[in-house]
Amino acid sequence: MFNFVVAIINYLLLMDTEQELNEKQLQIMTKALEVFSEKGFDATSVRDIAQSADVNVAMISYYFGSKEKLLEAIFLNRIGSMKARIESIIHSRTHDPMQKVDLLIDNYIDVIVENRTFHLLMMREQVLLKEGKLYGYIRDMKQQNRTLIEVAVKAGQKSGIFQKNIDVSMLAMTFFGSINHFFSTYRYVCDSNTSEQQQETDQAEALEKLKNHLKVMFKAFLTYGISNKK
Amino acid sequence: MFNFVVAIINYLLLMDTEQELNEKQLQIMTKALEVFSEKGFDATSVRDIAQSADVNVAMISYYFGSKEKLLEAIFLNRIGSMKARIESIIHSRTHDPMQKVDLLIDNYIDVIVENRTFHLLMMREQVLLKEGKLYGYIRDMKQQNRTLIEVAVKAGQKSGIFQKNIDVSMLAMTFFGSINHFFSTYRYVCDSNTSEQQQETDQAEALEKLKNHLKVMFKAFLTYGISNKK
DNA sequence: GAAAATTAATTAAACGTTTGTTTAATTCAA
DNA sequence: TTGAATTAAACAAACGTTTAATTAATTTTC
Repeated sequence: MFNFVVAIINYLLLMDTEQELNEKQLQIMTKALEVFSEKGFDATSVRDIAQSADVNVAMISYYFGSKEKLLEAIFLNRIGSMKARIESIIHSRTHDPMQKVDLLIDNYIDVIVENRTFHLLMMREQVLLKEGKLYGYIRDMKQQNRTLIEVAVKAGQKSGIFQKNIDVSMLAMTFFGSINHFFSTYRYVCDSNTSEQQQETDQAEALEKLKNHLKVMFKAFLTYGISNKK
Repeated sequence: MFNFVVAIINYLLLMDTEQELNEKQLQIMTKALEVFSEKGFDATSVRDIAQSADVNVAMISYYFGSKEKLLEAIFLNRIGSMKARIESIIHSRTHDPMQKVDLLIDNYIDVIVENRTFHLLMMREQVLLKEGKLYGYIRDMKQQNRTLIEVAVKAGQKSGIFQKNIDVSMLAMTFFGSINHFFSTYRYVCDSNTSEQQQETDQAEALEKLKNHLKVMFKAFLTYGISNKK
């Protein structure tokens, strides 16, 4: 009887924490993420996933319970690693506030590039979510993102080179809005007739342009009126 | 025989131009747009639409041919009126470039507010589209949006109060990215516990903050380095 | 360490719903 | 009386999930 209770408690504790995932599970999650981000969650059937991951349809219910819970597992897995990466950006010690802005922009964009398919899926699904686990995950991440901007702004204000009157939430809106917009509409601006190789270099170039633009723009805004007062 | 050919030509011409829509068709389109933007296109069934619009399911196929073509009809209808509104912003004669920036920001955001549900739907679906009519519609609109930014920037550069080194496509990325991000994630930041009335005033306040922030930020960026050179 | 027993992984088939669309009959308006 | 509008019912296909049987892997027993 005692063992039974312990088993239940362990199960409940395990539910929302990192689960040990075997190779097959990871294979399904990886391929499912690919298809989800390409076709959208609702337009993707479990048979699409099964075919893409080269497993039997029943394996999805067997391992994850349902298509919905598979999505949750993917989110838990990916959002976890993304949050850890962003956490390290927040705590990176840089004494020069200007340098901190550069570092923040470069590193955040790199994180998105590394998690591109997941980022696309998240961008798409967040618009629909009203409640549930996924809503909570995304809300948490947005809060973390806000902190990312906040620490950089406060550091610059403390050393007197950034102006005092900064609306952090609006600055975050501009920062994440610009980046999300870039990644979700890039294919509308690029030339799809060129070779795959050319497209890659074009995109690397565009990424550099984006990074540089954000740096210049934010520095202009953050220091607006400061140099004139001297 | 001749009449037959004329009929076909008329039909083909009518396909991509403004169609005369009766009341029932408009009713279906309006309600369908509501449900699409709330649940997403793929997650919405034709029976959902029929129930919401208070018509028989068969009416959707009868009037529009298919669920897909209903979406196309909605896009053709809404994107048309939105493009016309944006066109008028582009051609609005304002001699002061600074004033032009203010006008552009205020008016564009107002257009989105007026077409909020459609804007949400478009934001969501654009991520998935690779080809087809809708892809073309959105691509056209994005081109128009770019022009919106371009004319304002060039006007300011001509009168010498904006700096010469401006990347229009990146500025557009920041502008539309910020606004889209605001409208697609606003509910993540607002307090859902307050009354509906309170939420409306909160949102009006947030909209003013957004407008003001964009004005200040863009002016800082556009005039960056100009005042120092004097 | 081989055989037996137990658990886990995998499968094809079937389940009951729901999907978008069509049909054929009926009502309505001109 | 003709053509358009509207309906309930039916359609096949696709959906997510479950079942029951089989294979593979692991653990227990001797």
